[in-house]
Amino acid sequence: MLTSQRKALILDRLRRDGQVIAKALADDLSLSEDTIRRDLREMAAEKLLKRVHGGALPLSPDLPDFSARQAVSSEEKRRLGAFAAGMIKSGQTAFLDGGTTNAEIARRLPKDLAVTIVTHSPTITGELEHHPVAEVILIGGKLYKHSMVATGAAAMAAIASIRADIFFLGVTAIHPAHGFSTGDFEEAAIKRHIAQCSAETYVLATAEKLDAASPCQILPIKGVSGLIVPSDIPEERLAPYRNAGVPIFLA
Amino acid sequence: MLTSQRKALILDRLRRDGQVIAKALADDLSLSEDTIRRDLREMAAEKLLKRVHGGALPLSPDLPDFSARQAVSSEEKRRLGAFAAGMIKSGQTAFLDGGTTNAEIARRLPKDLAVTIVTHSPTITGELEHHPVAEVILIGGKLYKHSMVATGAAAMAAIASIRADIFFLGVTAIHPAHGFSTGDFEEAAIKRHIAQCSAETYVLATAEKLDAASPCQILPIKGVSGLIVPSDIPEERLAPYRNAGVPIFLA
DNA sequence: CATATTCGTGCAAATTCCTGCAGGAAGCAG
DNA sequence: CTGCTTCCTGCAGGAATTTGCACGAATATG
Repeated sequence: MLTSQRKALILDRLRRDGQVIAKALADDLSLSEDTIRRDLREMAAEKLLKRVHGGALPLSPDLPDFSARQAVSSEEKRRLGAFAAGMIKSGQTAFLDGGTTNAEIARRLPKDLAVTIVTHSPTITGELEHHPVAEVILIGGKLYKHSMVATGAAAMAAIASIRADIFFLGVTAIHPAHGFSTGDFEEAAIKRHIAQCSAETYVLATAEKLDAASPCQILPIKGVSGLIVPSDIPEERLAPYRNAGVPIFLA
Repeated sequence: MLTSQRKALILDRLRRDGQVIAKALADDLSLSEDTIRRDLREMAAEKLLKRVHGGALPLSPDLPDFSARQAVSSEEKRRLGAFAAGMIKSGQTAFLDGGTTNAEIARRLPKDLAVTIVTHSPTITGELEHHPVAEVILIGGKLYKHSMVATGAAAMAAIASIRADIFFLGVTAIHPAHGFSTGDFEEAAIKRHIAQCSAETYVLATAEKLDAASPCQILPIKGVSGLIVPSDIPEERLAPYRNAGVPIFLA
């Protein structure tokens, strides 16, 4: 990765998140923290950002409350996203479902990872616009505006021509008995189809989705390869899922 | 391989990938890095690209800064967008090409207009996310990151199944003799294909696009149904286009 | 105050860049 | 055909840049 690209990326992330953390940046870019710190120092000298202990902040904090809220509110999802991104190996093909949690995977995708990302969500493609090496395949179809994903026969056909190594499924509810579910029948069918076309399927779930059910089941609990949850969920809430036979990963 | 071919290829790859790495280029073309570097040096002198340590970048990398892009679009593009949006009748199917000007059409689309919007640009779909009644069809395919549109065989096939009443074509340059052109061969082919699948094709053009030419022609001047330009362009600049036989609309 | 990060600097290794030069191919005049 | 010029290409080697590591200083946290 080129130095100037790296600096542009830092600025980009600064605008988006309202902050950058040196260590996280080094992890994502697979570089030493020293290099990142050097960049931050130089950019601070160019008046492009403000250097602070641990990272950097935008020079003119536009809407400081907004960026602060952004920074704290999605901490849980960010951890899930980073964990999931780490599961994707170089050269693989990953299918990303729509939703804010999966958008976080796209954001946390290491910038030097040469992978193929398939998605039926235009929102996800936006997150990958500035990824230096990832190839992005967009599945087309009739757009469901509510969740901003392509659906319908055209989408089903396009998905059938894809064979993904790993699929990150987005759901609205998870229940030990009722499995993974969502609110729309058509969407559930699409998601099920994607899972069938993928070697492995994983679900990212924040705490509030557990022990809930939505009208349309996508898959039973045992129908996925694993469930990824925040590490601070108490073990007793996870027990029913472990008993149902799904591997659980703590992020 | 001829030097000029090589340089054209470098520009092409720059447009496609948003970056060029000297070493990788030398490997791919089986040439010494010195030769590549010499090319890059010369092209930088010709203001065709920006030289950076390790390779080169496009001269004006797409400004991810939303406010900056918004500022560029400004008054002129808004007028064009509103005029074009007014040409779409209730019940019709309109195909919107990518680009900031066409995004303006999507933004200006009357909220009570029940139409079907087809596009291969995920950016455009984002503009339509909150439209109450418009049905949105997304064309999928391999994503070209620099212009954020779906391309390739899958996109071509999906387009072939669509029959649009009106197509708003985005171009980078317009010339009386060389017609409508853009910088990428693949993109030009896609745009031409969409035009063939549409009953009418219109081009929105701000002043700076007139009397310029890019490498790849999409259509000749007479190949479109009309050209929509800002009303403050002097008549003498429009005369060559009128003579070429294309109807002109002032917005 | 103690501990753990984070920071800055010096330094060495690796990579990339530039300059000058030589060999070879293409074009051209004699 | 020969000799000349011109252009392109690769190579050598020295300069410049970048990167990671080590170690002591500075800063945050409890």
